Amino acid sequence: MKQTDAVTSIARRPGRPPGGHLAIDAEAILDAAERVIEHDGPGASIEAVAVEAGITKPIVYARVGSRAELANALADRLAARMVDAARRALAGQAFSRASLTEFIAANLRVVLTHRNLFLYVTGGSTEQTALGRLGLAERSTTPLAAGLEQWRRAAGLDSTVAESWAFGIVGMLQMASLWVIDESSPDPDRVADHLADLLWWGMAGEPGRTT
Amino acid sequence: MKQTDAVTSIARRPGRPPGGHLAIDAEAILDAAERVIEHDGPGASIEAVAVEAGITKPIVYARVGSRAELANALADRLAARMVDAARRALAGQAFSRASLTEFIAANLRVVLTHRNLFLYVTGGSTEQTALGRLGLAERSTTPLAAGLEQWRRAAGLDSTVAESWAFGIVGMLQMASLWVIDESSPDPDRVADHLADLLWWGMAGEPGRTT
DNA sequence: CACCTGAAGTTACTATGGGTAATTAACGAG
DNA sequence: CTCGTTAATTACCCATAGTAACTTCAGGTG
Repeated sequence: MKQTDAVTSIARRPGRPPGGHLAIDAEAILDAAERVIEHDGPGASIEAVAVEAGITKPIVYARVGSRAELANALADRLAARMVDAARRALAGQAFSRASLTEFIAANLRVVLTHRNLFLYVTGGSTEQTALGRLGLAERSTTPLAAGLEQWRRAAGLDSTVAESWAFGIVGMLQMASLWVIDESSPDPDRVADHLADLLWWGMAGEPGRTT
Repeated sequence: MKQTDAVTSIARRPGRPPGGHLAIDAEAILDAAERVIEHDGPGASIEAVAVEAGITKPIVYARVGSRAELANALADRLAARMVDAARRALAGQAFSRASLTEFIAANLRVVLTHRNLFLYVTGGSTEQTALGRLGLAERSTTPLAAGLEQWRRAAGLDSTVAESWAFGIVGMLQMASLWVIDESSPDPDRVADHLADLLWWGMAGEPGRTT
C-alpha cells in the first residue's frame, strides 16, 4: 500500500532505490555465484549471479570485479577446500603410499562434489583467465610444493624438484578430475589407486601392485 | 560497365557475388584460424578467422562448424603434432628414463611453439568445450595408453593402470606446459628432467639424481 | 535456347553477455 | 537546511556467436 500513487512498479527511472544500505559483501556474492554455477552450469552469467544475490550487476563489479576476478576468487575457495580435505585426510599420518592414495582420492571427491564449479574455474579462454588458470593451480601447488620440499629434504633427497613436481601433480589431478567428472572413467577410487602407484613407485618400479 | 547505374559499390545487397566457386576447404580455414590465433591470441574471433581465410562467417560454420567444433579440430591438429614430435623423439629407442625425458621435452617444445593455439584449445568454459578439453586430452592419451599397456605387459607388469596413467601424464604435461608458457618456470629442459624423475622412479625412488 | 531448381555464397540481423555510463536517492558535514 | 559525496539503480554500448534473408551461379530439362 505504501505509495501506490507514485506508480507502483511500471517504468522505474534509474537511481538508487529507497531503503537502507545493502548488507551484501563479497563473500555473499561468491556464495550466490556458487549456487548459480551449480544450477546453470559453467556458462553461468554475471547477471544471473547478481539476481541470485538479490542485487544488480554493477554491485558485483564493485565488490568482486570482472568475470576473471570472480573466477579467481572462486578458485581460491575451491583450492582451499581441496587443501583442507587433503589435510584432513592426511591428518597425523606419516607420508606413505597409503596416505598418498587418500590425498588423491580426497581431491577427486572434492571436485566431484563441485563439478560445475570446477569447470567454471578451470575454464575460460581469454588471456586473462588463462593465466588465472595457472593461478588456481598455484594455490594448490604452493602448499604442496612446500610439503614435498620439506619431506624430500628430511629424507635426504634432492629437493629442487619440489616445484616442478607440485605443478605436475596438480595437473595430473586436474586431468583426472575432468576424466572422472565426465563419467567414462572407472571408479574414482581405482583411479586414485592407479595414480598413487605411478607417483609413488614410478613407472619402473614394483611389479604386481594390482590393488 | 556491367550495371554501373545500379550503384557500383555502395550498399551491396545480400546475395552470392559474381565469380566462380570458392576453392576453400576446411583445411584452409583451419590454417587461417591458426594464423589468426597466433596473431590475435586465444580470444580470436570467428569473424577474424573468416576474414583471414578470405571468406565470410557462414562459410566457416558450413565447413567447420561452431566455435567448439573449430577448437576441436584445432585440438586434433595440435595433438597430432605432439604425438608426432614424441614419436620422432623416441624413434627406435628402447623405452628408458632418457627417452622419457625426451618425450616430455618434445611435448613442451611443441606447446611453446604454438603458445596461443594451446591456450585457445585448452580454454573454453561452456559445457561443450569442457568435454572438448577432455576430448583433446583423449587424442593424446589414446596412443599413449596403448604404448604404456604394451610396454607394461611385455615387462610382466600390471597393465590395467595404463589408461589412468595416460590421463594423469597428459594432465601433468598440460599443466607443465601452462607453467612453462607463462614464464615463471625454470628452463623447460629442467622441468622435463624433474618430471621424468618423478614418473620414472616415483616419489620414493632413487636419491641423488640431480640432473 | 529459355527456364526452373537447388546449391553456394553474401549481407544483414538477432541474441546474449561483459562491462560502463547516466541518473537518482540516502547520508553525513557545515 | 542545503549541499556534496557515496551507493545504488536502470539503461546503455559493444563485441561476438550464430542464423536468417536474399541473390547469384550451375546444370539439367523441355
